[in-house]
Amino acid sequence: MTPELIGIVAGRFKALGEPARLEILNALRDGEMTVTELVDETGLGQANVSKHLQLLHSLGFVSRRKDGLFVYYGLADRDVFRLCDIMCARLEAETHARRRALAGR
Amino acid sequence: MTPELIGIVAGRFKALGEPARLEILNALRDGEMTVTELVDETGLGQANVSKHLQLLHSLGFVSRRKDGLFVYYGLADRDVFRLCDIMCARLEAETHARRRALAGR
DNA sequence: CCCCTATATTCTCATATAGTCGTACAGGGA
DNA sequence: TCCCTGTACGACTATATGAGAATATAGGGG
Repeated sequence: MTPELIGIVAGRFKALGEPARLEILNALRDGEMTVTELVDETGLGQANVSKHLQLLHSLGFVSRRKDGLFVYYGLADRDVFRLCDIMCARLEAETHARRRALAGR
Repeated sequence: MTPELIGIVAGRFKALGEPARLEILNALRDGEMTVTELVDETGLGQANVSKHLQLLHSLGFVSRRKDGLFVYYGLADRDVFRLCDIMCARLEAETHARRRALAGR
């Protein structure tokens, strides 16, 4: 892995390393939503949601479809969930290890 | 996904969203290394490397083994590379899509 | 055409943190 | 014992960026 590639990949991880953005991606799990819908769903501010969506879109995490006044954002693919699944599996493994440590105390 | 879980997962992604830390993890690909070796390998400052290692260790990304004066850090598992592989696959897909777009211009 | 709504952008502020320096602590060796 | 080396820690600075307010832009309806 060259330093340049590492930087690019780090940028992708950093994008996911923000609860607000994961929240948005999670809200999109069941299908496309408009910005306003995402604002209502997540409780974040409109400008804030819009900015996060720009970033997610520029990195290819979400799709963007404009229809009249509304812009519909959706998940570009299911990779995000594959990534989250790996993280969650790690969390489970940690939790089990900790439980075992406590049990053997 | 509860907001709490989202926060925890985001913390994991954020840890990987830093080139210096990915650099360290990449250096550990071939086996354990001491802090000083990692300093030489990555060109980062000693205190800096040490701090990054603390974080990576606290999140379970690296193992820690003390032997006399030296502390050997190693990859806790291969998950990091599975995660990076997914990101790299995305990059490739992006690149191909862009190439097609340019070709059809 | 004017107005209303949905989205994007700009600006500012506050906060988080990467990096560095100096130092403290631990573990060997003379 | 006293040094020397490897590692960790605390304080500080500079920078990046998330959040919100105000504003700009775009698109549709009267």
